[in-house]
Amino acid sequence: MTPQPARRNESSRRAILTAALELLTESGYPAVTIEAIAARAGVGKQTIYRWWRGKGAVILDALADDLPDVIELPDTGDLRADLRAVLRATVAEFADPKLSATTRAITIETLADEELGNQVRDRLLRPQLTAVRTRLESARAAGQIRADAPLDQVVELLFGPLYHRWLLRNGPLTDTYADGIVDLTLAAVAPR
Amino acid sequence: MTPQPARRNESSRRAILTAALELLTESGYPAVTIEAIAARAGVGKQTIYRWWRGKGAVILDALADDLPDVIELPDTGDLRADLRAVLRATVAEFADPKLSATTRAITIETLADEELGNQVRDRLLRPQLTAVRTRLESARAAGQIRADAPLDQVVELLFGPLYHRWLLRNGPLTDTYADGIVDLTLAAVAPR
Amino acid sequence: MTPQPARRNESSRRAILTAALELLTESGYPAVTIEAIAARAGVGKQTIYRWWRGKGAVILDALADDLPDVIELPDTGDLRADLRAVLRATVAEFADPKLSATTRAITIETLADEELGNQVRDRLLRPQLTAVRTRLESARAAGQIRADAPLDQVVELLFGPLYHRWLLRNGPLTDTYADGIVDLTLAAVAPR
Amino acid sequence: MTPQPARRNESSRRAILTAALELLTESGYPAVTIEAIAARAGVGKQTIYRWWRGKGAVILDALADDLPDVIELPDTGDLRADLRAVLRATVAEFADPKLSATTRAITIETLADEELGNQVRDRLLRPQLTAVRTRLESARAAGQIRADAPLDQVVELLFGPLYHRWLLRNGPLTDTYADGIVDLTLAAVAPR
DNA sequence: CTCTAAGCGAGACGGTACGTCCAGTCTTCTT
DNA sequence: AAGAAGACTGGACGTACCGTCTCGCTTAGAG
Repeated sequence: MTPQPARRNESSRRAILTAALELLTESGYPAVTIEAIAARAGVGKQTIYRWWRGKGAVILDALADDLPDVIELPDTGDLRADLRAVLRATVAEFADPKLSATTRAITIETLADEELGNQVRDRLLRPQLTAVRTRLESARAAGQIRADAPLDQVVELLFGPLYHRWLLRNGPLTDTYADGIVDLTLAAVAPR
Repeated sequence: MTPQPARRNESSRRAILTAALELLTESGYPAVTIEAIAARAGVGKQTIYRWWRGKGAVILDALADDLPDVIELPDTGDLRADLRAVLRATVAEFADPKLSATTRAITIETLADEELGNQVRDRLLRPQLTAVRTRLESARAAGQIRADAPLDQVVELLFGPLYHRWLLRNGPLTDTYADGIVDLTLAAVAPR
Repeated sequence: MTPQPARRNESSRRAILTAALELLTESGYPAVTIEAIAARAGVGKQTIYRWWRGKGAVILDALADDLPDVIELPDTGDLRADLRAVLRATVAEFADPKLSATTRAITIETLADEELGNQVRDRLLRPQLTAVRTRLESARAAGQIRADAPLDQVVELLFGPLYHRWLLRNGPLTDTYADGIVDLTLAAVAPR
Repeated sequence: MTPQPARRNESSRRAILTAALELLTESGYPAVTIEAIAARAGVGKQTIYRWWRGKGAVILDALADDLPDVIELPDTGDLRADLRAVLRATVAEFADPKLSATTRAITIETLADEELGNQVRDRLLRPQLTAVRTRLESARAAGQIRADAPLDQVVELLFGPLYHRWLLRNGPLTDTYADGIVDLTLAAVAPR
């Protein structure tokens, strides 16, 4: 009944994930159908349905597959520089058409499927957010930010505006903008 | 060829918008199809395609239809209290299942259709953001915030975290959280 | 809900029936799938399912479509000659690869679907059987066969062996064979 | 490459044949799939494909398995009575839902696969037909039927109408009908 | 009396067709 | 002319089986 992972064909799995990403970046979200993935991967549709709940899950796996397990943020001692680096990298991701397309796709799927949304959050985003939080903790320990700063909220203060601007196309997403957000955030948590 | 708005049947228009919203809140996003809208509204499909580009546009119109043209923010003189009121209202929207469902739906459509995204931003969200910006300007004039604060970014500092948390289901969306964001933001732009 | 025949597209209907027969004779029974019919006819699958219960019904209609409404048997006065002509024609049908293929196909469908079987019997075969019965009645009136001959059984005595031999591939189906069956049958009902 | 019959697992063979028949009588022809047979028999699909060409061959074997090797017709000296007994038995088979279901199934397979058809004819039907022919020969020797009667055709004159009526659902299949066919046939071959 | 090659249960695999659902277009008849 | 109704082509959906293929396990007979 339930498939046995031991028997799973690894090359089919890779082909499916690759096909999904290629379709997404080459032809756009509407072209990403289970049928198209199966055809491009040279795989039966059933093989997809056997291992994934739907195309959202496939895309998630495709993204998660080439992601490092642990994200380590640089800690140069210069908090402002480190955060700028992180946010500029995020801005770059949003600016890259391919990465932006995948993000858009996974966000659509996320919105339509709560369970998938939770997995996306936990497997794709949480590591990044946690890494930033860790960096903030070390800064707090170094007295560079207020001792009572609510670090989770601070993390969202950093990323929230970027996502907001990306989601709403509410202005250009540039390094300057990223720097500005870092500056505002650091001002918000500067030691008294 | 191009339809003549003068001949448009107002009651059909209303029925379509109502049907779209009802389907959305009663049966969820996947149930909102052009066919279902037409059937529930007692309308031919062509009547929908004649006046809208697709279901995204219908949903947008449905939402825009019961929105005030101009949003006026309270200006009690107490900036913190005014902003808290705004953000708490936003949190309440996200918490309400019906409103959240429509927001989710329009966001999906937005992500899949850039042109629609721009209209959503301009017609649904910009007024709100502009109103907050206006309030911030009056606060700046009153010397309650730094003269050089980049107000657009500040607005996004306020709303970004809320959207981020909603989008990512990254924690509870409560009044306390809204208040915390307001406090952080005000700290970021406090006069030196 | 139920489709309105008045709106039916006649050219699609014809294209579907033609495609079904062509596929059958060109590529054989296993090639006759709803998908193949739709593709060859340049028609959506739904259009087939809207008007027919399945491929059996399509094939039946295809066959029935180019069938005369009433079958008139020659009545030369020479019963033996007339019956030989009918049975030789039937043998010829079974010998013709195309006609045999369609007969085989409709028989398969018939066996798998009782309701369809009844329609095949009533629309395709009964007219033929009735015509032969009518000819027998005139022969009886002319005193050429026994007055108490059970005509329905006599009809089956004529056709049964042919179908039997075709179904079971139990020997060659030739004019000689047809003639032999006629002779035996006439001997069975010869006036005393 | 070619399987070695010596190593064949007899209990699997029996389980497969039994499963096929049970599925046929319990759930009808469409339920008889290789997968279903394998599942019910507790057997791998490969084991079926190793020993049979397809489900038609399985059903044939299932039927042939509980059939006597040689069929001996009673020869009471009373030809009419003996033939009536045979045809009444055949009618009874067609009337029995289970037997009729298997006959229907094997007929479908037969129509779709010529090679199988030949085997069905030779292994299932020929013995029966031959037995009747033998009985007719003894009757001919006894002078009960015409010396020049074409016995093969006479056999088909007996069985053909029954099969015809069964295949076409062209009237009730009763003992009376069987008797009528016997009478007609005997009249056809009565000594002059 | 072991070893080895076969048969075996299980079930994943690449495919094909199924019958359903919607999209977006087209047609007909009504208001 | 716009609208209600709905048939049309097209295409993706998720499911069911096909026939082939591997995977370990069991088992019989050749060494």
